[in-house]
Amino acid sequence: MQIAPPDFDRLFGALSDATRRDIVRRAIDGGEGVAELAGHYSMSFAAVQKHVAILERAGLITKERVGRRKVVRTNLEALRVARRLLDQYEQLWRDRVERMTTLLAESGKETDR
Amino acid sequence: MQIAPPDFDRLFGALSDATRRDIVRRAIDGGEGVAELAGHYSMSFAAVQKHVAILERAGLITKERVGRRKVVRTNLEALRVARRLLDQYEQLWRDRVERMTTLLAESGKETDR
DNA sequence: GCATAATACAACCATACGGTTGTATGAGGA
DNA sequence: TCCTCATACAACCGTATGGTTGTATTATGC
Repeated sequence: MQIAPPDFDRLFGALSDATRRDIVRRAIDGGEGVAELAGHYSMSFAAVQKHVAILERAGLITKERVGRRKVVRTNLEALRVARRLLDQYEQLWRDRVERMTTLLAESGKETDR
Repeated sequence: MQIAPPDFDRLFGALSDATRRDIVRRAIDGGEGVAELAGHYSMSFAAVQKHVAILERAGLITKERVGRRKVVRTNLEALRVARRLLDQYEQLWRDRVERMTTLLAESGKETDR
């Protein structure tokens, strides 16, 4: 079986809402069910449920049945996947700076002739 | 004057589209104007222009007039702002692991009594 | 100075998103 | 058992988003 490639649209899309980022932060410690999470926000339970579903589809959280609740827990690996993409961009930036530095050094040699 | 706090909604929202992420990647090297960028995609010039505008509002790119074109360049700092937030989440995760480890050690001591 | 290349903006359309209320499902506890 | 707490799902509404075409602005190159 193939592992699914990361869906960056869903990943960053899920992170583009303040409520969802707050849920991600809270769910790092885990232990709270959907209803408990909903208690922190001034919106309906169903709205929070939708946010949780979006985070789940993006792979950013998982739900685990505990008693009659479903405990929400952040998935560290998804956060890392997002971070790695940003790291790649920064690496491209460094590569570019290096190439420019090399070019400058080369042209320096030329002027030495 | 205060510097504006990062708008993570706009930041991650801008990154949630594949075309925009590709523009960010291409604009790291810079040198291309909006029209040149548009040439890479199978959508209208105006659509690409809108994507560029969204990236600009999010602070992810800047435009600089060069000749009769406006050259698009990625803003490294905005990428770092996004990455730092993800880093913070990972740090919270490590803090939690550490707290749990400490707790386990404490309870270990208790069982020693 | 003028034609035009490059960008910007406006209006419009279809669909997605964030929110609501209401109803259905489903597992636990008394 | 069966009541009920916790979650899930459906339908709906207003607005934002991603795309289109068309028109306006603007600075530069000739």
